[in-house]
Amino acid sequence: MGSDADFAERLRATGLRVTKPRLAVLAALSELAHADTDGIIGAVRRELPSVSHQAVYDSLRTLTDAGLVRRIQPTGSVARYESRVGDNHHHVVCRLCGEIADVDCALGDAPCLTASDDSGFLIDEAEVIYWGLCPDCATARTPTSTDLT
Amino acid sequence: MGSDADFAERLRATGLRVTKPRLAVLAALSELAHADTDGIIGAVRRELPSVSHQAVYDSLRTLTDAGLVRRIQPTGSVARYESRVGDNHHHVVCRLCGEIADVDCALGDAPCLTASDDSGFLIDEAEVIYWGLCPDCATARTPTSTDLT
DNA sequence: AGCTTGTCTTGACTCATTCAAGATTACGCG
DNA sequence: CGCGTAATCTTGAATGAGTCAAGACAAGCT
Repeated sequence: MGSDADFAERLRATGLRVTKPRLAVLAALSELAHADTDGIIGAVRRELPSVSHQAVYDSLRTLTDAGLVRRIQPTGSVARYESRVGDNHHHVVCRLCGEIADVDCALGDAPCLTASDDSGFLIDEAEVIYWGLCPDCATARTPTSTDLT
Repeated sequence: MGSDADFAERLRATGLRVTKPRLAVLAALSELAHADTDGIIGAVRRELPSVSHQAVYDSLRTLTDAGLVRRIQPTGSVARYESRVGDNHHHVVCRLCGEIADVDCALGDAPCLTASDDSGFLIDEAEVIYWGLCPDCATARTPTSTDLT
């Protein structure tokens, strides 16, 4: 799911310098989906024990600006990052445990991009966050579907 | 657009105590759309100069939990609140100035609530944020539509 | 009016994220 | 292959939204 050479190539293609922190961040993101900065720092330090948190923050910012990673930040959560970009996909967030999963858009390529009334805005992206309960939390809450009051 | 008596009624109907900070917060929100906490504190203190910021935070949390106000938090922004609730509407956010406007959903009552693959989640809400440029920023950037390269 | 419980004040604190200054490193060039 | 320069990283401090906690206060029931 991505080698270092692969990541290096992606960086060069975007005109970015190839540095160890950036490679490690890309590697971390290819393993961890929707990781927060802290988790990314942890993963990165497994390879490069001495990276500064600042380098990770910088890398994430740079990679995000370059479009190589995507930042998402559901209400009430810290920033999270994912390396799946370019396709138009959305997220489901569990209200209880915060678990996040990917969701392909139901409407094809550019879903919902047509707001009924755009107030004069030039819209270029529609970001959708679905809220609900993940399978585990849903089960924990209503063990059987029979105890609904 | 809402008197104190009106707000008090809404609070009682939800089983909440009627307090000055809460009334002031509701009043502030009926004037300011999509205000952040700081703006709300400012507005509230115009009526009640001595409210603590904590009271405002508490009120906002309580009112949000009760469903009387809605919290939104676009990536990169602090928490913002609005009193328009119950209808299913979304937001456009300007990438440059952060301006937010309301958008009615294009798809009727429960838009996009059907994800193509819900990963087993029990989805109960779809939150949509449109990203783009507000009229002002769009104009500032491409004064005439003729200088497109 | 008095009681009880929820709410507010005050003030300290957390923690994600940013800022700043100087040391290092990537990489184009000779 | 080694240099120079600008970008990047390290270190360490600062910012700021939001939270926590203890005690004072007040809303609403009786």
